[in-house]
Amino acid sequence: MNENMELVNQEEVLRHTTAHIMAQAVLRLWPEAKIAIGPVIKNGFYYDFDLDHRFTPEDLQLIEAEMEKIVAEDLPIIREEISNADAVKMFAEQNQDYKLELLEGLDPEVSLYRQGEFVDLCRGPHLESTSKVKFFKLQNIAGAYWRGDSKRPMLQRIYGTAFLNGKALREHLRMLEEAAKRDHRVLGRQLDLFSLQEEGPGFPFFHPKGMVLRNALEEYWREEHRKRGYVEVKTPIMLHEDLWHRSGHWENYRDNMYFSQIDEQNFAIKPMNCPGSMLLYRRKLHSYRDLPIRMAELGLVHRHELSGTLHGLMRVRSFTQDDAHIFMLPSQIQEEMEEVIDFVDAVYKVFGFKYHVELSTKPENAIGDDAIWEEAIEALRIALEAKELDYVVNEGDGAFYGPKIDFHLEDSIGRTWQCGTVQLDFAMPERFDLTYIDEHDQRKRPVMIHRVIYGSLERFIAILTEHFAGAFPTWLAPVQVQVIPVGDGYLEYAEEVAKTLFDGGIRVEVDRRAEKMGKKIREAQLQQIPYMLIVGEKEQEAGEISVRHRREGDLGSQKLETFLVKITEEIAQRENK
RNA sequence: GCUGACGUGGCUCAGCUGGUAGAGCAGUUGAUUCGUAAUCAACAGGUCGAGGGUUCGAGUCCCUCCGUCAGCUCCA
Repeated sequence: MNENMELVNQEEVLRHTTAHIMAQAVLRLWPEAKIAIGPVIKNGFYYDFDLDHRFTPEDLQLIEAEMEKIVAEDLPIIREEISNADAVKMFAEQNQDYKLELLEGLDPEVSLYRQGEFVDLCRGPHLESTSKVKFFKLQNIAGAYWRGDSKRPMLQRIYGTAFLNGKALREHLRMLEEAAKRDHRVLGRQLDLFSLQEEGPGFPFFHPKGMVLRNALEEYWREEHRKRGYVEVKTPIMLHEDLWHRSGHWENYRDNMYFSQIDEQNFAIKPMNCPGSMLLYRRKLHSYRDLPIRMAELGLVHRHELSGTLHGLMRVRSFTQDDAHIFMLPSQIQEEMEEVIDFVDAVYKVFGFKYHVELSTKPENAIGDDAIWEEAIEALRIALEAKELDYVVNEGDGAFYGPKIDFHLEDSIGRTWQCGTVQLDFAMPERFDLTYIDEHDQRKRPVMIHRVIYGSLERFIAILTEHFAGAFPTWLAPVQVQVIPVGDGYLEYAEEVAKTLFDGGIRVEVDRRAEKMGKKIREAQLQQIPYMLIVGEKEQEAGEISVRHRREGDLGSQKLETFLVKITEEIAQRENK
């Protein structure tokens, strides 16, 4: 075990002990509280309570103060091993019903940890005394279902964190502030990219600047797909309900779908693009020579998500998937899978994302028989191993029609997001009776891959916004160059400069306001515009421009043509700076 | 959907125990013509999320609904 791992473990033990101290403090303040579970999570811990009193933010301070007292009391933390039956007796006396329920699932021998008057059922380990806990903070209160089951009672959960030293705690809190500053909902408003209106909860509006960004992403996407042998299609947003019965969506996905009636016929708004693509494939007979067919679609889908889960552009009710369906011969599975994996890798690199991979297997509501699922999962394994990718397995987490590989990318402040997914599907071709004619003139069943790389344009834009903290690379920036005349006298020259750049394909604007240069620079900086071109008397006479970069600052003056060549190259290469 | 909190001009926020809305920024107009992150002044802008109710009187109290936020569950 290396030093770093030990540190992580020490931190986990510390946090677990802090969770106990918090539960002890809550019980001192509200003796009637029932305690549920209090595990360590990433960056902290929580403890769940069942209590009629509703915790308020002020209560957190009360609890923290009580925790400080417990720390000052320097209570030794003692491990005890007793029989499950004795534990049941003890917790029954304390009316700790949740502990009793937990005991039902545990061994005949269980361990307890005791500190002063407080005792908790716990595997441990813990620190040796409450005084060892020095740097902690309670963070927020939220509801959480007992055992994560929405049919069980909702408890009150208090989240907190603890660190081995004060510096690490402060650093962590600073990191949270940094994440809040990058929040795409805040930046989306400040940079005028998109908005959500009361009239359309979960249905985002894209503003002109947001559309520039979105179109740049689509343009890049089309370019890459063309290179890799994809064709592009567009299938309707609304299709007859019968189609969704056939695809299995009605059975498995109905709760998330929107329905409508036209001419007394039932229609559904698509929650996924695949059935539309299936119809396109079926339009004509296919020879084995035609395969693989790589059919891509920027498909607008609508899903009825629970209102409480909506979150800016990250979680919406209508979004565009950068979808593709690859119809292929069974013998082409591995090669196609590997190509898709390479494709995802290439795209994420352009944005500077690291990522990791997860493999999800057969879920409860799966269609298709076990043998087919085994075969599909095995095919994904082989492809991952051929690419020498490490992966985690999520049992039972696949789509209802097939297993999947998910790509979780890591942003600039270490958070991970699931974006790309690749799903192998034997079921849908069966349901739609897809065929191709093989070399012996026999009808055969093709196999299909569903995949997305961005995931959805909306979520990807949200992630990019937070990843770059609004400072998009020049190729994505809504405004690439802001021309700033020092005074009105140089407006004409500024316009000339802008025209040259505009004609060169650059997204350029002139700040024509009668404001001081300092203010114009400040505002261009706040808008995260990559380049500011300052023009005044000197520049006009020399036929030059002064270049200021949003991060590098004043770069001095140069010929406009020189600048145009450089920025054009930066954009063409999609440089990430 | 569930638990809790919140909802005041475009944005950020004041408005004590109910007496009939206020600031800064943004905007508009005018003055200023200025060298690398905020010039000055004036003006304009709000049926206080929506609908009911209590009251002589509601932004302030009560109810219902909508939306937002922190989570839970779910997910591109």
